[in-house]
Amino acid sequence: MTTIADVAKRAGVSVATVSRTLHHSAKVDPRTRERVLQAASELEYVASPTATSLASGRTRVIAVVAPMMSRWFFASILTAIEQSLREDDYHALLMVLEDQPTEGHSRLAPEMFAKRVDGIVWLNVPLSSQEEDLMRRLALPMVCVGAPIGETPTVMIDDRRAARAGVEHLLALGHRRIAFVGTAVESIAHMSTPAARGDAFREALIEAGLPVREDWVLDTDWTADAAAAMVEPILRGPDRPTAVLAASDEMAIGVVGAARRLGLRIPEDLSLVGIDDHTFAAALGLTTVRQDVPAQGRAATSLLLSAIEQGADHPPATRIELGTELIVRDTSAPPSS
Amino acid sequence: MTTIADVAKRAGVSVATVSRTLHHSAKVDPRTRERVLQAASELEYVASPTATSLASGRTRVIAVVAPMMSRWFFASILTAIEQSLREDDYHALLMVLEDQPTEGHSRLAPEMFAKRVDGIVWLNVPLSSQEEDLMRRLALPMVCVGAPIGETPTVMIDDRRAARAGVEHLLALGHRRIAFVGTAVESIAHMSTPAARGDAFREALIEAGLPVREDWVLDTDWTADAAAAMVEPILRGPDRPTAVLAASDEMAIGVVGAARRLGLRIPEDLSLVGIDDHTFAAALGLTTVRQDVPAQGRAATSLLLSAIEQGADHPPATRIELGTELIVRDTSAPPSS
DNA sequence: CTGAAAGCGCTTACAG
DNA sequence: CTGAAAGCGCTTACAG
Repeated sequence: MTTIADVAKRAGVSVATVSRTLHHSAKVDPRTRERVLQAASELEYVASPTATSLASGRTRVIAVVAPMMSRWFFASILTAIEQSLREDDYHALLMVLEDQPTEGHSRLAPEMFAKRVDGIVWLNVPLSSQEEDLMRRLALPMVCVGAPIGETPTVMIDDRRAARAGVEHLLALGHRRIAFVGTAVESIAHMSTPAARGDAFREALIEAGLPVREDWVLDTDWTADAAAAMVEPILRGPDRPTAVLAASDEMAIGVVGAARRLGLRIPEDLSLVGIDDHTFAAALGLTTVRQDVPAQGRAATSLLLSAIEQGADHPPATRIELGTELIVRDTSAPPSS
Repeated sequence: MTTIADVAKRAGVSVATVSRTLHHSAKVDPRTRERVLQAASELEYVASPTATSLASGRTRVIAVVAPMMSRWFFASILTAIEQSLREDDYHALLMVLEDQPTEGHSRLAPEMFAKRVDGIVWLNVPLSSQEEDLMRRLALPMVCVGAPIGETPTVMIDDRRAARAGVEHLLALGHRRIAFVGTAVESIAHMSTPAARGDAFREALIEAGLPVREDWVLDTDWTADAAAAMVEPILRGPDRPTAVLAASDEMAIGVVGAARRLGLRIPEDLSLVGIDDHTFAAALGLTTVRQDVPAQGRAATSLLLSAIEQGADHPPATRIELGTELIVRDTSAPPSS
């Protein structure tokens, strides 16, 4: 393994000079510089990140904490975050926390983060109160995506507006019997997104002078399977909604499946609107409320990196909200009279 | 930041003793041990991974290289890999290489891996020849998943058998006019999976005494959108296939979309079989050939970690092939006469 | 502009 | 069983 000393020897300079020319470009004689660069490239020298970290106190590694990867949102944003980190010469250390948070024991340990990463991107993973304590004691720069934790700076969409855009589209088409799939089941009740979207749904109905049938506001764990299972019963029989707003496109796909099994045609018998603009949305012709996930990823990393590089004194923006956009495709239409 | 010296002082021992009791448990007097543990816990001591790495020469970090996260297979396997690494006290450094490989310039740089990770899990990312060179010179323990690179140990399914299972199911149902979606478009031509599945498709038809219509073997980039776009033309008009085998469930979902637009009912007018058992497959009632992705992830990490821990002398298994299983749901049925 | 040296926080022979 | 010391490969004041 070639080290900085090898380069120094070959270039006939001290290791300090090698270090300087390879970094700060601080005042190095052009000819010395040339020799060092030459030697480094001949030896195919790569500095040890580990030694650099120990000496500098910076790891240039960011932890990205996600609750799962199997959901489109998380996979997409992880991609965006990893790429924008790498552009800035940082690396992404991934941690997937699939278990649910429970009071009384922590899925988190200080060793996962302490002295290992310079900062954390937190992707909508709900925390128990003791886990929140632990994270606070770590005192690492952190940014949340999707939902805030305490006072932590957060990048997110306006969940209420997104949901309202969906309902209002259905109302405008003339629907009066609308169901909502996607308030939270017990296990994910800590997450704010389901509640925000559900509340907005109810509000929009009330403002339109319509009753809110709570039996048409369906709790799920936000998977396609669960959405299908929950929605099927209320889609049976004549007293059924003419439209469904799903809080995510993945759940909307579950509704597509349920409708198919029941022989309901979309949009003739049932209108359907999702939220996300999932990769499959276009192929399936799904009307949806689009969110720009890569933009959220980029915003999160730039927020975090500037907090890291400027030190904790510059208080970073506390909240960045990105817009959403209704995309009308084939799954929404006026109710058949 | 509390260091090993702080712990040593508080416990009244040397740092060497602290190090020993915290690791090898090698011969430490029980009472000394107790004092050290006590001191460490009182101080909430966490060893610096960076210093440990520098001193030990091991980082306990594994690079996971993926071509994209937006595909179900990659998101699923990444989850499995990250979790099994963490169980063994390793960490996953993620790198997403979305660009296509091109001769003449490398997306890879030695700094991404050298002295930074102890090994690499390579997820079906095609390499240009110079990139392959670079990886070889790095001489890091490596394992491939999904498709092999040169002689690198690989965990994968038998792609030919998986595809055959799909075709043979359709043949058994009585189909004679079967199309295949999922040979490779130019940009992913380096990947072996599309070719293997396509070849197996052709073989199965030939063995059944059927002609292979090459205009029904469709190149795509393996997205739902592309599959939909490619399949639509051949689904139009009376001279159309009665069944489609898609090389992935994601492409099968694209076919569902295309069929919907054309007013074709599944399975009455068109049978459809995918490969994967994607999260959405059950909700959509998709008949598919299931692969166990978490098992592949676990196999890959255990292969890699044992190569790392036993040193390069023990040549690891060169290939692990996991089985697949046909799952019949609602999208496949005998052709309507 | 450059070098000698201390220091980052560990691990690991080497003595005892 | 335990300690003193060297060493891992860098960075960064401090002199010059």
